[in-house]
Amino acid sequence: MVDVLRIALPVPLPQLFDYLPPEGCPAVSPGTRVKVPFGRRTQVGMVVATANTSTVSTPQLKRVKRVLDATPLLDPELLSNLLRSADYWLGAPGEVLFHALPNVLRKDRPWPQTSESWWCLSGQGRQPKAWSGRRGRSRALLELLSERERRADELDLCLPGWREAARRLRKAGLVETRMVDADVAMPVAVPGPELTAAQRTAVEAVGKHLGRFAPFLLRGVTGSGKTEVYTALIARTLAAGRQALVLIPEIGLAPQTVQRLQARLGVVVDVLHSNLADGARARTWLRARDGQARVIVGTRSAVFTPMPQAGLIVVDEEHDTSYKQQEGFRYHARDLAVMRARHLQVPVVLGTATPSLETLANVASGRYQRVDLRERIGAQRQPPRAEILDMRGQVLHHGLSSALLHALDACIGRGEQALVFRNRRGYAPVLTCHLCGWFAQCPRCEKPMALHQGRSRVVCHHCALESPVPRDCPQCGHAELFRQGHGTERLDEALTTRYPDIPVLRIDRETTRRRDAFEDLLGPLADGRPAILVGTQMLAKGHDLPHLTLVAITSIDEGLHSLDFRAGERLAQLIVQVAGRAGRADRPGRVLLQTHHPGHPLLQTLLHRGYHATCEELLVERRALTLPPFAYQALLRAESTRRAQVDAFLESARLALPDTSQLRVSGPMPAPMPLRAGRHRGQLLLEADARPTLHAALRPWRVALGNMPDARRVRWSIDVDPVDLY
DNA sequence: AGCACGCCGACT
DNA sequence: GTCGGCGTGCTC
Repeated sequence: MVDVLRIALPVPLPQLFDYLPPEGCPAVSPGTRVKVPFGRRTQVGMVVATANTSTVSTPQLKRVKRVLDATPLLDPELLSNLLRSADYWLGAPGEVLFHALPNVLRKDRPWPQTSESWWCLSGQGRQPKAWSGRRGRSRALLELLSERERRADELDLCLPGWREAARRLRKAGLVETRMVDADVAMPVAVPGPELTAAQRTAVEAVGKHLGRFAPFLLRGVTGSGKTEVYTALIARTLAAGRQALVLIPEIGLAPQTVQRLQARLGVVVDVLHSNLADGARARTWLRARDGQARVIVGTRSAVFTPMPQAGLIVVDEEHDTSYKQQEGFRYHARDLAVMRARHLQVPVVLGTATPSLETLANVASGRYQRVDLRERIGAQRQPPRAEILDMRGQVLHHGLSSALLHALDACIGRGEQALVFRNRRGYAPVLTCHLCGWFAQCPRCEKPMALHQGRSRVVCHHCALESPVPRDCPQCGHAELFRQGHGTERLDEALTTRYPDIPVLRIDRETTRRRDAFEDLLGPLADGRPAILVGTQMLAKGHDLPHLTLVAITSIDEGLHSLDFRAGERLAQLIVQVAGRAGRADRPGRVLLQTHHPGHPLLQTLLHRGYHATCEELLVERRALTLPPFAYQALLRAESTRRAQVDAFLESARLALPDTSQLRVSGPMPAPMPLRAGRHRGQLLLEADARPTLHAALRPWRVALGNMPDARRVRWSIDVDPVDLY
């Protein structure tokens, strides 16, 4: 006999709340949403468990008002893994559960329809004379629909602003909608290329584990055809009547991945990412929940997709740090994916050319199996040659050495395409006065503001504060300010001047702000005619740039001397990933690295012995210094407009820690950026040699922190397994 | 988080 | 004289 329901509510509190079951309905299954009185208001809650007794005295117990779902919204696997991850990353259970739900389902609203509306001509609309007088978008819409009926998202793409026209035409009775399950219009599968021997081996290795938990690292250099392996595995999964989930690092890569999978598999591939409209997101989530969606591709938060018939999980580019949520509930989607795969009893494939050290350590310990796709496909696809360009004592032109420029000249001269990588946006990172030393500084971060020439603004890259560019030095009145350093905008300008006859394309946050800008911008590259790409990080992610034969990284020195212990790993990944953009077609690629430290051991190892050897050295180093993955970390961060409040809180937090030698505590100390957007920031780092030790200390600590008076005066959060210390 | 209660400064 | 600032307590 059930006496109480244990319910999670969307509040940042670590506990659950006990309620009496609703009148005349004693059993409500876990995973069901309910409406409950909470304090002076009413809230939607999630039933997490049933219990015979409550620790709360009976008179205080309130009763559930209403049950919102006829069947549980969250199945037992998803529910328990969400609670497990709340425990692991120290999220409040209610916040974690509701974070996993699409927005629409967090509130007391009817479920959205899982079928989609298709627009088509009505009987009347098919009469030619009914079209008379219809012009502009209305006319265009009628024409589109006379070819065939179309889905709303399709119309969004081919006729922006169509909805107003559709409304008018529907009112006039010329068009109508009908609800259709999306599977109706199945694309036809197009057979892919024959798999290579290595690909077949990989598919076999993973494929024979379908139906049980088995984690894999699929190591494949760029161009080795990881996607073909995923596709073959997904095809097997579908054939077995199961669902597949594919996680990708960013939305920009979604269209490409979805297109390929859809064409090859002949099924509708559903997409989930944070830019989706609420309705569409909820619809896809529910379609996955009731098994209609068979293949789901999505970014980080797609790891919360229900998978009643799960068969396979793929995490593409597993090393990518965007899988770690950096605010609120700070989970790691890759780790959560592995957790889910274990309980769903399915294989999970972590694919990348540059595995994280964490994953490599899991391979070394035998927890993960490694499958290699060593070779590049195609007869002449040699790996790119990487060379160091020693910048010491060189005359630089806009930060580019003569050797680099000569290589560019030669590349363009041969009629080929080049990529110049520069990890700084804007025109110049610093705007300074050569006479008195004044420089444009962000008042809220106390860091230099970057000059953005095109926008005539100086911009803080830490908090986005902007101001106009002063004409003269505000301090001494000197009539000329010095633009120090080189950003992508300046390189763009310099290269455009040097190569006036070929397109120079800049790819960074500024130029790709618009949705789909990426594809448009890269358009001129498609025909393979000479062109130069200038850009930031964004270019390191798997976009297909088949005609590049030269990649130049203008400076890698920041990565060689950073205080962050992960900087070496990041730099190696960046170099390999950016280099991977080169030479994918029939010409060998060339990679140039400008540095003032050509003898640096990391570089030497990377260039002569490769990524794997570099990681082995980094792992030896990490082990010697007892750093992750050989130690387990948690970081308490705090920020406030008043520094004293941060210090007071972190000091109390330190005192609230158990006094055990198994826990290493550093701090309180200032954060690497001690001031950001006007807020003072500090942190406290905890380390232990074993995960259970760390978590045993963290759980009661988190509760204690929540009850500390000092905690109310700061914004604080605990980051378990932080990926960067900022 | 959200909401109430409660006690001290500048305004119709 | 009140409106409202944010400190503190509480939510089954």
